[in-house]
Amino acid sequence: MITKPKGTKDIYGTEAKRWQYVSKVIDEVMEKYNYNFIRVPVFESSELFHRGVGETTDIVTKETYDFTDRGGRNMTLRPEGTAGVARSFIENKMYGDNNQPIKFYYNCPMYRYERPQAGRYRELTQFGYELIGSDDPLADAEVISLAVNIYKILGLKEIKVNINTLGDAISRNNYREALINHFKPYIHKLCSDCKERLEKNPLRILDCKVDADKEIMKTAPKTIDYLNDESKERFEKVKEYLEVMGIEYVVDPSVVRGLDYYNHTVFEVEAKIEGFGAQNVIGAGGRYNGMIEQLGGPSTPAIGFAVGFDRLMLALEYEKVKIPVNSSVDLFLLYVNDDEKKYAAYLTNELRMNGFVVETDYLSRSLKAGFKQADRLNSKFTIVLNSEMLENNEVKIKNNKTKEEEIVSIDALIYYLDENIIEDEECECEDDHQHECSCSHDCKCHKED
RNA sequence: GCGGAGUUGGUGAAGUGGUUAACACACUGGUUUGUGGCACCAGCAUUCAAGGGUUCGAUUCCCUUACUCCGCCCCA
Repeated sequence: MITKPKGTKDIYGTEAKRWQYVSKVIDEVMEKYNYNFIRVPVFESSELFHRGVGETTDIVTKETYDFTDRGGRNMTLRPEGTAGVARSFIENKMYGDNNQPIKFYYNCPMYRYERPQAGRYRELTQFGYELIGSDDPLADAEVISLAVNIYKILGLKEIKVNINTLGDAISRNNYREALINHFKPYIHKLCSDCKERLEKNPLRILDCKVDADKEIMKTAPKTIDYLNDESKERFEKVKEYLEVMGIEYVVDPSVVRGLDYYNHTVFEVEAKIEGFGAQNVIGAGGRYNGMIEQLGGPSTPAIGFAVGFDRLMLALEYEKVKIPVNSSVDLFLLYVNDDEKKYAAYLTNELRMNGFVVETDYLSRSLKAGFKQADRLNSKFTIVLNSEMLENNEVKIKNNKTKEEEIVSIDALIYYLDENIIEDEECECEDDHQHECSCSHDCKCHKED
């Protein structure tokens, strides 16, 4: 048997419906915030990610899917979204557009060669957005608030937003130096991971779980002390705007983000759900003012955010957030003999072209099995075609909810369906339901009212 | 890249070094029911992730590989 590659996932059935729903909500919210959809290539020149994401990040050094194409070009499947968008911004000379800043969003698969675990795949989907061309703290606040609002709109409650600032490039560098100087004399006391981090990514030492309680950690220099006045002031402004918008956040100096390109504001969103896996950061972002210049474009400030879509879905599931998944057909057509089957083919096509969701039996099943199938599909109406009645231009149509049957003229069938199809009232209520349901169904939650 | 636990049919699963791999659900057909939803009858894994080894004999023991899950690193 051929199996799916390690770390990939088939999404179908109810799960696919949930994905489509969440994607749709995202599209709607992004439209309100005036972000435009952008689609960039799945593979790009390897150089883009090396220069854009950073030579020192693990994502680029050992987690990319690299290949040489038949023309001998070095290609990489994108491990994240920002670099591609930045490249597109430069290549299409969007800095010349008279409509600044440029706001984009994407919702696409990314590829990272990692060991899979809960909420982590080799093919992962990220939804993200970028605001390019503004260095105003208001832009930072918008990007953060948008993140919070999307989770809120989707119904996710147990999240925590951590924000921090790395300051400008100079502040960041000074801080990095200070950290190295602080930890270097004590290197022998650090765990083996931290020893490596000291060289590669000293900011990450602060995040270490093993060394967290050690004295050197507590005395480590703080970002805030290495910020120049401008950077400090900037961060204060961001916080002010967030407060005005009523966005809750926590300032957490250990939020440093691994990607090389970040500066100033960085933030992440954590799922705080009981029992959620180790991969609990469901979204992260920050400002990357230097990246576009580094990729050969004009110096352009930018900020963005990315959501791990798979993890987001996992969080929604853990929090038992209700997602409407309506999957019912309007009409199921059954038949017994070949003439009726032929007529079913005709009628199915005709009604579909008139906008109805129509199904019929493709397996020449018994009537009994046909009814069962109609039931399974949650069909609102069922018709058993009958040759004799067809000669009189009539069908008997059964309303599967009321169990009542009526004889209807075929010419009037469309009108009949239009009049009698009541839009989906399927109740999603479960036992733990708290009377928040707006459905008109007479289900448990209303009976108690 | 490192560590741990798994992998039996469409699904949930029981099980054993020895000729027909339990049970349930689902599914298919039939009887009956005014055309399904109930009941009853029948069918439904030559096969236990793949390959190799030990053995007279392995789904059961050993090894390898693949995949899944849970952690670490890293990260969304």
